[in-house]
Amino acid sequence: MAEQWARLISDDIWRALTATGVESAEDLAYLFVSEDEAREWAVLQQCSHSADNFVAAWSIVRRLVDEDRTVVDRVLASELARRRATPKARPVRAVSSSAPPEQLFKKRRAAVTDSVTGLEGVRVLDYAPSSSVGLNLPVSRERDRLWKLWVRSGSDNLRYQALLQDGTLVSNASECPLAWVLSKFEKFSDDQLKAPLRAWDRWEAWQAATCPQANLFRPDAISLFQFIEQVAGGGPTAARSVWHQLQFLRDRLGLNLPLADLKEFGMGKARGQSVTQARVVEPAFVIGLLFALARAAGPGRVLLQSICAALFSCIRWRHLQRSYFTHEDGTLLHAHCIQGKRRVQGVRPPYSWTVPLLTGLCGGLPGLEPSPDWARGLQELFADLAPRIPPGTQPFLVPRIQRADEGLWALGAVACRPMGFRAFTEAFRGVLVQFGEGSDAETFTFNSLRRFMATLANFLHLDPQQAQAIGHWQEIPHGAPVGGSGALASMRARFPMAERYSGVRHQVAGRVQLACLAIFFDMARRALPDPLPRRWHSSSLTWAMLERARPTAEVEFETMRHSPQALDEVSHLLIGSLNVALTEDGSSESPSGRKLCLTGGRQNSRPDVAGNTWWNVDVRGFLPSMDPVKTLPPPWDAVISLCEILPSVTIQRSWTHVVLDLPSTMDGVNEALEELTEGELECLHSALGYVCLAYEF
DNA sequence: CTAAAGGCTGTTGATTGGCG
DNA sequence: CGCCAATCAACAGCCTTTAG
Repeated sequence: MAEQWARLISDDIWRALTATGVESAEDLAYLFVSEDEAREWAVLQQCSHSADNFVAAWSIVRRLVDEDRTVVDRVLASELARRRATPKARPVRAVSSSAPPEQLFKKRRAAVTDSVTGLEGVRVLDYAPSSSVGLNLPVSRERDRLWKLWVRSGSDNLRYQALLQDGTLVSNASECPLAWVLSKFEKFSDDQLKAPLRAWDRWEAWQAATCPQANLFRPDAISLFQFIEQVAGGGPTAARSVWHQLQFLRDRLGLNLPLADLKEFGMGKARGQSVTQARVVEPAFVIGLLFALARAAGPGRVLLQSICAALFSCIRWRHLQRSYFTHEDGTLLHAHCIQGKRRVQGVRPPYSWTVPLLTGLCGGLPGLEPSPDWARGLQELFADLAPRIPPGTQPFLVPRIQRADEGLWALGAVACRPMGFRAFTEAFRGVLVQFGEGSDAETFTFNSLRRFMATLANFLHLDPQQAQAIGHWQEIPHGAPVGGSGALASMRARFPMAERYSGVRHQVAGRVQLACLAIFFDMARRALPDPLPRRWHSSSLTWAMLERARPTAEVEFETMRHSPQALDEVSHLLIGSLNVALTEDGSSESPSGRKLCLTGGRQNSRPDVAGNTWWNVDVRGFLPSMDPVKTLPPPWDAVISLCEILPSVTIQRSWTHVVLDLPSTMDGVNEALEELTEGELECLHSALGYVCLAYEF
């Protein structure tokens, strides 16, 4: 088979292939993406007479290579090596030789300064994977234990009993084929099998310690209930957890546990102590972080940048550590997580997410640039890291930052490996201590960072859809009950169809993030204590202090004196953008001549004016081309003025003081109505309807 | 009829303790 | 520190019910 395909290729094509630089089967396999492309190429090489044979040969090669996954990695590795060998040349800045030497020197200085990213001090160590990730082998310790459990359960086993009833000829459980017993566990990984085995261990240990008289493999309902009850003391969901693990063993392995009896108990509402969430970071921490970031360099900067990424992205730690940055668009840093948490038809689809870059959002905050570019230099860092990562390894966003011996919080080199959760949390607490947190730092954890954006969303009373966008639609994050009303009650992420099928979800999320942060920094600016405290601390700017600066629906955003950037973001968030070419005179005669007109409206009510159509979609979208009438001639103007004070009249119940100077006779009414145009009649109609509704109320 | 909400289940993620 | 195991928290999927 291996040689067959080679004979199909003519000499002419071999020569053409060699000229193209093909050196291996892999090269050939990935030269084209389809047979059509291969044929096209062969014809282009003027070998059309042997093109069909070549196409057949290529598809064989492709199939062979596809079967062997490692080949893909090899090609990747060679590609990486090639890229490393020829680094991208920096564009040489043209310097006019006529410039005086002083200026030249300044220019060079400027160039050097420009290149300073803060990451020059970062020493990156090579990647040395300490352990390889084991594949899901059919033979493993867990499967072995399951088999032993099967044998021990013997004739008490439900699956075995079913087998006997079928009439299968086995005299005892251990005679059953191992493969048949374990077939029900094939689709589970070893890690997944650990949990039920642990639950079993727990049951066995409890049985031996508490009621040795009960049968281990055929317990009575009361013993099992007592066990589950004991487990329930552990925490709100502990009983549920263990119940499911045992149910798993009953279903798949056939252990005879009377679990149905305990279903309500296990599935009931959470019992045990109440759930405590990680404490969310205060706004002061965010300001302090950006402040520190502006001055940090070296490994410390990498750590602060990682914290920033976690803070502004609302991403799980695990997801952060299996993501990679894709690109940046000036306001957002885009990243891609290779495996999300949500499941669709049994698979966990990857998702894209974004982190705001804060361009222009921090204006007016003392000590901070208007655009604190927290991600500056990350590109260089990852350009350095990427070639050292062996092909086929999971990507990561937080590199391991080793600790140095100098001090408790001193940081050493940056290693080319993913940082561990524990280490990151401790480093994060170290940062908190340096920010003046003291022993309080222990109360913070990674989720303190993760909860920041969610708290902000809740604080701003975002509607549930937008709040979901904050978390990249992975779930609705818990909001801190800071805001009181408007709390996000449901934890379950809902997917209205528009979002479910939208391909640009992460961009929507990015816009929401930007808008929230824009408002956040604006609030922070106005809520900053004056004068600034000498020592910065969490309590220097708390969520409670932001409360004063909270934007409310009653106040126009303009009058809140938002920064132009914030206004821009808010307008995107709340209104959406409509790119209309604002040519007032050319609106009726657009240059393109392509004009959308709907023929809506009643024929008899349409104003019969030439060129004045009912709709003008180009300019006004789906609003009618004429504004509705808002004012009425006397005596009806009294109704309009009543409408204006209607809310307060209704609330104060002061209807008795309202005097409407309207015609008192029917003839007078008809006479006054005669003078109104149709638009004015509509206006009067709706105004009266409004008044009546208010009166009823 | 569809979309969404809610109940039930099964799985993944976070956190901590302990060991070398 | 680095890693693993244990344990609990909390999610998402699937199905049924309900609103409109």
